[in-house]
Amino acid sequence: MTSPIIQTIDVVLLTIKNDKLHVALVKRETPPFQGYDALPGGYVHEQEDNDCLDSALRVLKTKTGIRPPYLEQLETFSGKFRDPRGWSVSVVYFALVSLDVIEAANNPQVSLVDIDDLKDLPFDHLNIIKTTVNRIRNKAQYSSLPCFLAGETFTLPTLQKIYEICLGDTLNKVSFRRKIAEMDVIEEIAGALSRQGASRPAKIYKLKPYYLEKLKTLESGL
Amino acid sequence: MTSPIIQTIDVVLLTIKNDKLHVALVKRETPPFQGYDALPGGYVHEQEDNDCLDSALRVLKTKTGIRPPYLEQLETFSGKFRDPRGWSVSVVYFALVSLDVIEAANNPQVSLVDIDDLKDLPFDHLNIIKTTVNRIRNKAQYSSLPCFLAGETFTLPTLQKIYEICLGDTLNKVSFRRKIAEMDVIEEIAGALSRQGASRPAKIYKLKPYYLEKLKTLESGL
DNA sequence: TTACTTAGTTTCAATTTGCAACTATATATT
DNA sequence: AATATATAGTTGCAAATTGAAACTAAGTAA
Repeated sequence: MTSPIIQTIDVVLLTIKNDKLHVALVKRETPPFQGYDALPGGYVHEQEDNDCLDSALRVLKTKTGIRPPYLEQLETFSGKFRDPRGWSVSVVYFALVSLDVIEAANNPQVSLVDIDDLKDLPFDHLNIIKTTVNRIRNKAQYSSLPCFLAGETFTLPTLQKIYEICLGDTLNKVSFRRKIAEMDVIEEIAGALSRQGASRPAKIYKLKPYYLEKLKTLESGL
Repeated sequence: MTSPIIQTIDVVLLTIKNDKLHVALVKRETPPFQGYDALPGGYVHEQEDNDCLDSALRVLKTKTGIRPPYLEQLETFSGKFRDPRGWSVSVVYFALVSLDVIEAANNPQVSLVDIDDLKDLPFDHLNIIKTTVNRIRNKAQYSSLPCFLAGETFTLPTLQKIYEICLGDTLNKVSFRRKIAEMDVIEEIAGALSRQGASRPAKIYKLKPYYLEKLKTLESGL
């Protein structure tokens, strides 16, 4: 009999820091790659978990202390060579949260790395992260996905900036607002204003409760 | 020690027959659900397969005799309850082929079922097929995916019909042709004409070799 | 040679998008 | 108190895209 296939899950947790996408890495406490930073991941626990989504939520909670409102399956990475222990299958999920969710968890094991500054990572984690960024860039074109990177409340200029960071390009202000209005996923918080510097304050919005953990897509995009 | 997780792959092979999407099912030769029609699937073979994509190609070849030019990972379905044998993970792929590829394989174990006539299926296969159809409907809006359902050569009216079947809606002839031209994935076969009934024959096209197994996407869609 | 049917193109109106300039509203400065 | 200035948000319009209808083209059948 051959050794069984290694069945794991990994989570790509992304946030925006200093106007750039960052990924959350955790220091590995066990071999292989002990001591190295890698994606939070772990084994499926047949007893505790009803499915791999459960596993992903459990592992993310355990390793980072975070319970993300939005978690989506990315893809499954498998093969003979991606894990030195042998033939492995990793079902990968990705989550988007605002920076303050990560800071609130305040876990010293967690480090945030700019996705453009990633060095070599254990396993195929670099490839997994790049696949995730591509997926996000793609979905940012026609969905409310980037909204999950905003905090509980936000202004339209802030949200536009978040979309621009995801897309890697600037957007037209009028078109952006038309599309966000068309998506109909946010609502104004009456009376609330942002009052930043010495300029006109922006209105403050929040996600409509229904869309706090759901995606909305557009017919045409952007 | 707990029983190991069951690691399988399944393939959703779709084609168009009588102007409707059909899925290829094969009769199961072993328990569970022996004798029932289900998606072609099987175990990952650690020795033969370098990754799950290999497993999918091998299983599809073994069970249907088909080697599809286009195969894409759909999603992974997992959990305690989807397989009566226990906690299982199935990495699911989908493939699109023209009807004559299936007919050429001529395998009596394979049956083609209209996706709107599906009865209850073993495991969560009904759900898997519905997820696939949604994915295809989605990708048909902005990519060359439906082209893989056409045979080696085809006319533009035929290709439009294929897109309409995928999308479940009619398309504007002029817009469709503009978009296909913009995608730049097909080329005319000089001089070849379709000559069907008593009417003007249509020009015949084929996929550009580069796109025989690759997807092309549009910025805006349709 | 005329009718018929489907292929493919042209034209133009309707819709959508994107830029630039405008107005609005706060703080900071004089 | 008046004015400057910075960013928020809106308006108007030109450019680009899309979609419907009408047209021309090219074959077979009568």
